[in-house]
Amino acid sequence: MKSEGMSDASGVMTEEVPQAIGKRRQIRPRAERRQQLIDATIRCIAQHGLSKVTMQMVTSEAGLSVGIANLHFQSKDNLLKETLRSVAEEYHGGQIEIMEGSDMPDLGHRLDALLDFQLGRGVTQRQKMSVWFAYYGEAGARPVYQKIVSTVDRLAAQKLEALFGEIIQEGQYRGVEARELATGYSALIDGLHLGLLVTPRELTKRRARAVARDFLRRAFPQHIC
Amino acid sequence: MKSEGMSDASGVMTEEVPQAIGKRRQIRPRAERRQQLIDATIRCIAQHGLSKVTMQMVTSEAGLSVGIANLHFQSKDNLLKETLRSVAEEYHGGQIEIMEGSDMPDLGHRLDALLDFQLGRGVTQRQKMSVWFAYYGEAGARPVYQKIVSTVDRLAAQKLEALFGEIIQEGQYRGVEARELATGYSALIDGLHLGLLVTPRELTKRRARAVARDFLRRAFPQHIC
DNA sequence: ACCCAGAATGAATGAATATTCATTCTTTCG
DNA sequence: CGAAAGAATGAATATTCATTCATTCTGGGT
Repeated sequence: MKSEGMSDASGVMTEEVPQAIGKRRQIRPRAERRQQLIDATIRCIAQHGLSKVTMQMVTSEAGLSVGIANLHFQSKDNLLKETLRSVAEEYHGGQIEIMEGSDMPDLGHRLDALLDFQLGRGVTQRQKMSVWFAYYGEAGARPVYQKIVSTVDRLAAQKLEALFGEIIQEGQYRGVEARELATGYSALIDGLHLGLLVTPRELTKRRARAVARDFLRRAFPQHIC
Repeated sequence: MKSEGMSDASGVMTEEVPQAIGKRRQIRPRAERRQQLIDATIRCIAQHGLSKVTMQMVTSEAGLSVGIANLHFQSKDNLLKETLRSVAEEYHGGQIEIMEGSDMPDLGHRLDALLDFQLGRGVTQRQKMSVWFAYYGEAGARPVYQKIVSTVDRLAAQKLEALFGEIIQEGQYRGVEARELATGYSALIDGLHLGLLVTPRELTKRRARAVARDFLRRAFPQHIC
């Protein structure tokens, strides 16, 4: 369909030097281009949905040529995989840093900081949440995604359990179990993110925070509020 | 556009009677075919992921010919939309029926039944959960999906709030608010579904139930367990 | 100043895929 | 029974898209 009579084709009218407006070709190190493409991918997923993302879309969003994504990521599948890994590591990395937080000795404050991070500006941008759930949606059918998420998730879950354990000990709380509470709290946060994404009309960030704080207060009354 | 050069085309080699093995063409009413196609779509989404579903895939999963989906749903987009609507209505319909449950006068039992439904066999099949989250993932970028989910969600949320309100009154619980609790409980259930889907190794159904029950017990100690 | 490794480009390609529609088949109703 | 209504089929079409690769360009090294 395309091949038949191209003959001379292009050639003609190549004038109009292609340096439109400061568009000189730039050469940058591999790592930088990779990050640039991952960022563009995130924006595209948020705006169009994972199932509608194309290579054209991503590369032009990044202000680069079509071929470059394959140059640095070999395939679309791989670009998507690396994008998920990047988002997952950013989110869980942030959480873990706070939970380990040797700089914040007061356990109640550490809990507060965690909640702020999980329901604060950085994470609850529609962009990030969209990407997050786009991948969750495909995870059921794609073991690769499941593995990436499981790996970071497990570590964060362990840290959370440890933190809850310390708090329980410090507060001498009775009838609560760190593991159970940690699972519940994580699920609650995920569910709130979902609500913020899908029904923003019904659930504001303010209310989401209040709900999460309520959960913690009920579990650790001496440490929260 | 299509009319141009049809000339003889087809005709030739129509032998090999197409009745392979009891495959006689069946004519069924519109509604039945629609449901059949929606069911096939659900299975395809669960198995391959929303972004990989094709019309070929869906129609052959349904054991029908390619053209039929467009015949009954006009377009792929519409088929996917109707599939979401069907799943959403099934889930929320089930919930609402239980919550209204005039046949179950004891409020504690009604709560139990709700939890059983939400984390029980029917709903937590990977199939159903996959579909659920596949759509959530796209919802950020597709207002149509958001609207469908919001609509059914809002009704369920109201009923849940009303049920919690009754329970609070009956139990004379202090320092709890129906609205806040309802939001938290819904989010918790969503988050648990997510955990069951994405990290089945870490979270079993049994534990998910225990966690949800724990939440309810902490809020309504006289009504649960 | 010149070279060249390798970064970047984008036209071309081929594989997928949604959609159309002429034709075939089934059922119903007079 | 015969014919009409309309359900179902699937080959053909047109489009979209990932990927390739010949070519162009850049900047550091000599």
